[in-house]
Amino acid sequence: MAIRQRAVLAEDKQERHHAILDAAERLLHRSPDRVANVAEVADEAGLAKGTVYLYFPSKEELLLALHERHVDDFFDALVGRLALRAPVTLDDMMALTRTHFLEQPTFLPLATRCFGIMATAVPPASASSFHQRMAQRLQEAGAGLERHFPELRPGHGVALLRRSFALIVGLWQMSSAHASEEAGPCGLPADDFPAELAAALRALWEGTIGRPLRVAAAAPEA
Amino acid sequence: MAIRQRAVLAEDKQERHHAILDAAERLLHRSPDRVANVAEVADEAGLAKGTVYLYFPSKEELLLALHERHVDDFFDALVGRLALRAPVTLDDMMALTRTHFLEQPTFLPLATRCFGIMATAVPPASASSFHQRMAQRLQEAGAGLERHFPELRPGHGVALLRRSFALIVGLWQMSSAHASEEAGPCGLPADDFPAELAAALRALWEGTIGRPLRVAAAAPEA
Amino acid sequence: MAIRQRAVLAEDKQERHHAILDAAERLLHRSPDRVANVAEVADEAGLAKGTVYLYFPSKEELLLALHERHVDDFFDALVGRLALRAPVTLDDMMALTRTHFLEQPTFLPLATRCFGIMATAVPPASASSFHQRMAQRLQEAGAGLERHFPELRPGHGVALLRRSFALIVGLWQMSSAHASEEAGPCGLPADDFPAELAAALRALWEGTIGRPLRVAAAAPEA
Amino acid sequence: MAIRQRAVLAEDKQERHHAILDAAERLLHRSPDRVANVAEVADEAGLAKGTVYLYFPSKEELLLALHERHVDDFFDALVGRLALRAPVTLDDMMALTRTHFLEQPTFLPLATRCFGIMATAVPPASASSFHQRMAQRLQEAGAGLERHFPELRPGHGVALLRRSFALIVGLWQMSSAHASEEAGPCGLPADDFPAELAAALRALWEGTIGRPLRVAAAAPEA
DNA sequence: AATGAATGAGGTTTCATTCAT
DNA sequence: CATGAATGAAACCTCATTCAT
Repeated sequence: MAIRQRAVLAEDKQERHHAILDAAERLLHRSPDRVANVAEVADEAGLAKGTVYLYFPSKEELLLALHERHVDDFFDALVGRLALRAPVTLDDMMALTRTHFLEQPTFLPLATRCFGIMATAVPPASASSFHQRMAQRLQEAGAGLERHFPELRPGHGVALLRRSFALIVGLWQMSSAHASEEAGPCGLPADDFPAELAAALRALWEGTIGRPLRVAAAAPEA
Repeated sequence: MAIRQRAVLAEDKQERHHAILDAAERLLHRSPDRVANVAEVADEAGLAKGTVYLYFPSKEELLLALHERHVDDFFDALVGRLALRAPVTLDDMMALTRTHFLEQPTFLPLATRCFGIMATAVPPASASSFHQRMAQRLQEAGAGLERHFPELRPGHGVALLRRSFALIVGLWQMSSAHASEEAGPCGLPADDFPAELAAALRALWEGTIGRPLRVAAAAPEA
Repeated sequence: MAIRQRAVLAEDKQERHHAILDAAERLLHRSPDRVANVAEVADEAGLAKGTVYLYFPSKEELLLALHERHVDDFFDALVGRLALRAPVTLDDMMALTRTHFLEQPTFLPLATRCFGIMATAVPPASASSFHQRMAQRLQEAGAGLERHFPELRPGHGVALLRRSFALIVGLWQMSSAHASEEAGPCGLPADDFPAELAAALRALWEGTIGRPLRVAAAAPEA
Repeated sequence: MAIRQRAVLAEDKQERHHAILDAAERLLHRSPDRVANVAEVADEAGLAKGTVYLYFPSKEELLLALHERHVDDFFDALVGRLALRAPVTLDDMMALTRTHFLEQPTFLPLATRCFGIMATAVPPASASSFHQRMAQRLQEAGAGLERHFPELRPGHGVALLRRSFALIVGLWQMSSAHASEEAGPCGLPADDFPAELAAALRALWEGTIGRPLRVAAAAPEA
């Protein structure tokens, strides 16, 4: 009911691919704790339901692709930052975390959803190739991290990133589980999730690297 | 197709309550990445579908009750251990983790599922009371932890437990996401999840407590 | 959970019969467009669900019994009035109508419901005996009516009552169908149902009796 | 198990719309005191259950649409007759009544059912728009009636139609309530419902219009 | 390539009634 | 007589996916 233009060139196809993901993103953004159905995604993209299936083999793979785009964005930024000469601080990491996880209200809900998907709803081949790509990016970033933190022995950069991600996801889930309540008195201050996350990450990083890491405000050091 | 034995006394009812949860547990155990429907649970419990609704107001609340039982078991063990005079080591914690999280293959799948439930499918009142109970147990355990680790300032015991749980859940999700694959090449050695988990928890704890913690094997101490 | 006293004497049983009907009446009164389920009725009566079935063979027969009580009350009043020497006016009839149909918010909803029941949900024997009793009362009242209105030929008293009842029920259903709307613009002034009913009944009666009937206020006439 | 023919054009869709209503009509015809479930309707229409929901938002709205079709047919005939120059007699009205209410054994059961629906099971918006359409048709017919019966003051045409409909519905319900019995001894001769209806309507009309109306058989008269 | 009509499996919940206690 | 636990048939609606056009 909208585009009604055929994507003949490979380029056009890529573009339509993106358009569908964009639509899904917008819907997720609009209501993060609901998963839109295919009809809504198609509608939002200005396409027909069937068309979505020309570009994605299933709804789950669509979600996975969107998730991958999120992760890619994050890795792009992370690797970009690690490539700079300026020493990386924990605060740099926190800033990246904030930008890509907290301020993107779609990242964590989708990631959570995707964790549940992979095991069952996605054909092993797809899951595997997704993981391979992720592993590659993780390696790259992990290596970069090791360059900035000499205390990290080989392989520990990757591990640290992995654990950080796990911690972020886990804490988010615990806090989001009762975001609807006013007070969230169950020990997890839902309203102060960012602060809690920062503290938790700091502990993890200091415990991994083995020494205190400079605090943001105290940056000037001396 | 039934037990045909009536739960008349309150005691019997408790028992049947348990029996239904047991049935759900068995089904979850049998296929951890699938959520059984109420008919299956009833069948497994040797009851009629309607009977399940006599004991639980909805499917989601049933799942939540099962999750709470898991968590309660864990807290019982944790608090029990913390009540002993013998100093708690990280290895004690790891042992508990192993017993309750890793060797109970239903804990983490269900926990993951429950995080997604609370926000939408459970009436706020139920969610709230659940959280309150959890918070209480968490407080108790957190306080116990602080007695064993004097470095932990007030409130940090709770925080450490929370972060540990988040880390466990997060790592599990990342590793389970490709448990079906043979190799799990995405950077998270699925097959060696326990070791990875131990290392991650150690880092988190050392970073939080601020000093190295004795290793299991190195027990001789001096 | 309440009465817990056995009805041994026939008298007691009658009483309990009444108690159940009273409970149903109260519930219907409380929410006239809902039909309570048996559990609610039992609860309201302070009895157990099973006990209700000792007194009524089915839910539908319970409703029918309640309806019959309503109708009986009406006939009692009607026959009582017709037995007086003072000439019956249309206004007398309207007063009875008001008292028993309009001011008893349970009469018409239940009557409507019962019309739908008889054909299917009630065993023919029950339906038949109910109808016989109703017919008898109707005859009695019809005869009384004929005494007051000599224009009514034999049998026309009954017919007039029947038609009146039909008109009342029909109009009520049409007006109640959109009682929820503010304005009810569909030609049936929902808010002025009593006035509409009075006018309709007057027309029916005058058409049946064949002459204008005195109006309330203008009663003295001369 | 399907028609497997797609309704692509708007015209086709209208047709399928009709086909579903037809199927519901047939089922209602077959057993007028039962309300078919959606699966049956779909089956009867040669469609899948889901397809029905493509054309009607809910079961209740489907029933309402069917009812509206009945009413529309009646109004079409009525307005058509009123538009003719030839004076309308009560017998004309009775003929219409017979054709549309009595000989259509689905009209009255469905109407009865719909009265109960509107208040609760249909979204207010739908109910409201339905009523508006009905009101419009009623106005039109009422005005036509007033042209034929000069005794009817403005607004009384609508009122007469409304009361007639109420009387028809009410009498039908009272007589149908024991249609299953052989004799129907409760004062309402079920077997002679048409005659009773005719007499009742005559009374209502004469009482409303204020003068005797010619009788069918006596037509020659002069 | 694009469409969107059609499918139909799948799941939750209600509640009248029975019957063991 | 009284209880209320257990039953299980109904019924609704959603939505991922297919495929005729």
